[in-house]
Amino acid sequence: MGTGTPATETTMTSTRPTTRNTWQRAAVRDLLENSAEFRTAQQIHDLLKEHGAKIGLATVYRALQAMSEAGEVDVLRTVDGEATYRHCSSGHHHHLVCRSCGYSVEIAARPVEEWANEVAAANGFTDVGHEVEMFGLCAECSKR
Amino acid sequence: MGTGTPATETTMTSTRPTTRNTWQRAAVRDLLENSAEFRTAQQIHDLLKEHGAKIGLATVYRALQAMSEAGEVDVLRTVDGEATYRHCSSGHHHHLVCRSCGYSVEIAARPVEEWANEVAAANGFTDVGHEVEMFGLCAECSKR
DNA sequence: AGCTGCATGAGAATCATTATCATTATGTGG
DNA sequence: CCACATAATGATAATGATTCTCATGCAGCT
Repeated sequence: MGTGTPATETTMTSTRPTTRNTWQRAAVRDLLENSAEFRTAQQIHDLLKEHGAKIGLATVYRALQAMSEAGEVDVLRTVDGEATYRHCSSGHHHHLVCRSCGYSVEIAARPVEEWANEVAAANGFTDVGHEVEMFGLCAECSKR
Repeated sequence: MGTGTPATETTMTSTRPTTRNTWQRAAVRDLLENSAEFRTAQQIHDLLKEHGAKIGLATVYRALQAMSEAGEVDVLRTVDGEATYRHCSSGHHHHLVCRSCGYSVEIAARPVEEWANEVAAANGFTDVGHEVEMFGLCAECSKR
């Protein structure tokens, strides 16, 4: 089909996001924005279906992938390598995650940023980035 | 020899390693001790076979699993979730890894440890641990 | 040397994630 | 408001890493 590419190829902004707003992506985004916990793609899929949404698993993966690339969500790996996602504020930050209930808090780490740069420089490394995640028991879970 | 433990009395709740010294595990250990880079289980398997060792992939996985549990190796996840292993000094530490050549350096992070504890306490978390990994370009790779 | 049971190896089985591809529907221009 | 180009969706197959199965082998101990 669509044989000849229409010469109507005007000077349209090529850098257009080319990303469409579907209710599926909105659903994933909404769900994440209402949770302070990291969830796996499959958990998100299940939750959405419980909510009555008829959405495909592959779509959830694609939405999450897009959102993470856009910096809208944070991705963390569980000990066994599963990816978990959480809505996040824009900008650089880290997390303090409860390993019991999954509750998490975003934390700024100004001191760490500086320390990281120093260490990197001291070792001759350049273009350095870092990952810092903390795991423990939140106040609630600590009581039990 | 006999630690005076009754031969027949298998009641000893001993936390004996019950781990046998096979040449396969030694091979994996040797290979890791001679590399300052993180490698995936399959890479290790390939390298061993190149060296003429006739070892099974499952065995490599088991050896790495045992070694990581014993704290003899560090485990890191690549961006796409693959586990990579590297020989490490005992004790708590972190890494500065070159994302180009894979070269890595162990780094102590006393300042970070303290900071981590403070943040954890400030948020009511207990039993806190943390992960800190830094990625960048080593001096060599920076030149290019 | 003889035993016992953990370790090994080859391949099947899992499981999360990605790719395929026909179909649907979004954003746009007419 | 309608038509169109095409990104997005969804059901499913495919991929790939890691784990499990189980018959056989070897390490450690007597």
